[in-house]
Amino acid sequence: MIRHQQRMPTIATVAELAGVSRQTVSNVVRAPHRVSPETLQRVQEIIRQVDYRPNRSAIALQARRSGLLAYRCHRPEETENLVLDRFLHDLCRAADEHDHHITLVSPTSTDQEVAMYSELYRSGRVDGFVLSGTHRGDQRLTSLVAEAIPFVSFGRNWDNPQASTWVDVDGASGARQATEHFWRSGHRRIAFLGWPDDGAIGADRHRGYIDAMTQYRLEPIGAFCFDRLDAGEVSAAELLRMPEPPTAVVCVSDTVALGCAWAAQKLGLVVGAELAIMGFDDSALTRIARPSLSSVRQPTELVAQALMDRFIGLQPAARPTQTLLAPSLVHRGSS
Amino acid sequence: MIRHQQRMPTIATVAELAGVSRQTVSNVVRAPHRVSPETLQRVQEIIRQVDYRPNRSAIALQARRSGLLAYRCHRPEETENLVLDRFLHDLCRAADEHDHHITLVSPTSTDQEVAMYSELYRSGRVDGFVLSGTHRGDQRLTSLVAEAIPFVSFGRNWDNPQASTWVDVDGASGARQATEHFWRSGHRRIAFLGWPDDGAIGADRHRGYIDAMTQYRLEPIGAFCFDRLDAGEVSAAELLRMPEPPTAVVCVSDTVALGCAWAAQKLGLVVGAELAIMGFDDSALTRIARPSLSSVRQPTELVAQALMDRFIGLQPAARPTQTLLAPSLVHRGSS
DNA sequence: TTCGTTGACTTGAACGTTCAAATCGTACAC
DNA sequence: GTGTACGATTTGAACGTTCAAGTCAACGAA
Repeated sequence: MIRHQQRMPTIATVAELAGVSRQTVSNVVRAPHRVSPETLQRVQEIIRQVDYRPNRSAIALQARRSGLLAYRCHRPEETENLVLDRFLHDLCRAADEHDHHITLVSPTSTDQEVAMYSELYRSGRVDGFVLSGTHRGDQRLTSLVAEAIPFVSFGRNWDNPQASTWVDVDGASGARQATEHFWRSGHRRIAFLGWPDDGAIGADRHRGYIDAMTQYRLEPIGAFCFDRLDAGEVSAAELLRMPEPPTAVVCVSDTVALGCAWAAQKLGLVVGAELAIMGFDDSALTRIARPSLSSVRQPTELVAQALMDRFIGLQPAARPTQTLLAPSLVHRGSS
Repeated sequence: MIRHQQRMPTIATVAELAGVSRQTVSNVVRAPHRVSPETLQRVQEIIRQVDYRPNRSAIALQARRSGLLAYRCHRPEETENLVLDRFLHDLCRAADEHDHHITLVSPTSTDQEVAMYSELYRSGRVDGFVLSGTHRGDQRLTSLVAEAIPFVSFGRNWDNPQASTWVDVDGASGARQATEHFWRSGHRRIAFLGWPDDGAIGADRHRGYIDAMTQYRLEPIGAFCFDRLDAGEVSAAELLRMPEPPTAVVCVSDTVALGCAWAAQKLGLVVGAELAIMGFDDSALTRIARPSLSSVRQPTELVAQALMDRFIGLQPAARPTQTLLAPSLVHRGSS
């Protein structure tokens, strides 16, 4: 337990070896223009020789900034984490580019969650938080705003959009694009397989579908179920057994889309040729289906980059910013 | 960018309010037994009032220990991460219990990886590393050992087991248990669907199967393919088209197991009743199959806890420790 | 000459903690 | 009464960095 890091060269080591002061070494690293060319070169050579790296804890202490953002580690059972896996990876990369790092936290309950965040922030362990999977009535958003703890979220602040800084993907646009694509491919009976109205993500995607159908003066056909394979299969079967069944289905998630594909196959329909299916999220599930599922892809990389930019730019006094990014279609066998 | 954490109460604030010295406040927090009961209570009351939290950066600086471990964030495309998702979550929890945190890194290449680790360690940003997915000829293990950078790995050090501290799951035991289970259920033609010999994980699991078959004086039946659904399906089809096809298949992964289930269904076999299948890893894939797949479950929670214990106990001079944990069978519809 | 300006560099203090040593009673044994 | 041992508390220094305010010499303008 009483294990100490091996003694590393410090700024003082370098200063002594180079025959200059600590501050000059600091300048060589952080503001080279302030140092004369000869000194610069000499000090840089020493730095290279002893392989000096500025100590992050010391910097953090002095700057009152740790360079760390916390992100909640999702339980693998949660279905939502299919997109979030990719997002987490992109977030790491984006953090890297700003010389920041992501640390994980895994609160056991929602009550505990905000308390844990407060503790992490107040102890200076992290500079703030990246939330994801926001929803209506999300306690985390209100609490963090109230405690003036810096954070950004992947997912809008549904209850009070202006109150916090977020980046989200325009689900309505995704569903609209999918519907338009089917329309242009000649489909005229296009259905939507969605979630029960949640006033949030599901409703948003549904709205995009409705908008497009209205524009094309087509009759909406819808079925709604929870985000599970079997539920998707059952609901899709209902749609497909209608007197005039749809020839294309826009799905609210890859999960229900895969369920839909199963239902079609059970009814003897050839997915892709006889029934077109569009999933949502472009998760790993798309490759499990056969044929592979077309899907609406969320630009998680852009989301992550935007979130990091926004976080770095956060000012206590400034007004929060909101950003909506457009998703894009990924075409595969099912459409 | 020039954003500073809000001014928090420090140990000096508390000391002044309580009319004691800094050190006494420190003792109240970290070694209450050294403080008289009256002082203890008085100081604790002040701490509560101003909601004081010791600053982690200052502690890290003074202790030369950050309380941070780095773990590599896997790309979601990598198939291995099916188990590792769960592992990461368990690792966070285990770290929490030791008052540590996990921070993520996402190196772009293997060369860069060790350089990045060295940088992170030398700058004091992290105390060490948790590796996973070790393999034969793993550069990371040799480099980190050579540079005396503290780390533990989920996955043995295949090239030089004694050289580093690791925790691994006994894959041979898992395959043996699966085979034994089938034998006791009355199966006598039991096949193994594995990976091409890698001299590591795949070979280990295969060995367990061979051991059990030898013990029961049964003839081994094997097919080998890469860890992809389609590859698994093709290889499984070969097995099932043999003159005397197996009635049970032990699979090296859930991925090939799912492929195997597809092959069986294509041949009109009822999975579970006519063909028993055992997957490996108990990943999310098991629930996508129908019937759901039985699988060998790796005790990732124990692995994570053991790794944290080992890491905390690491001593520069001490001999590395090795730990092998037994997996267990999770029975579902396919067996 | 004198004075201000500039560039290169140094110095002391601060960030918030803990360690190691010192202080000061107070109690106990002899 | 003296020595000593102990418990409670304080003090100064250190961890490794950066900030703010210096020093010092060289230069050019008046």
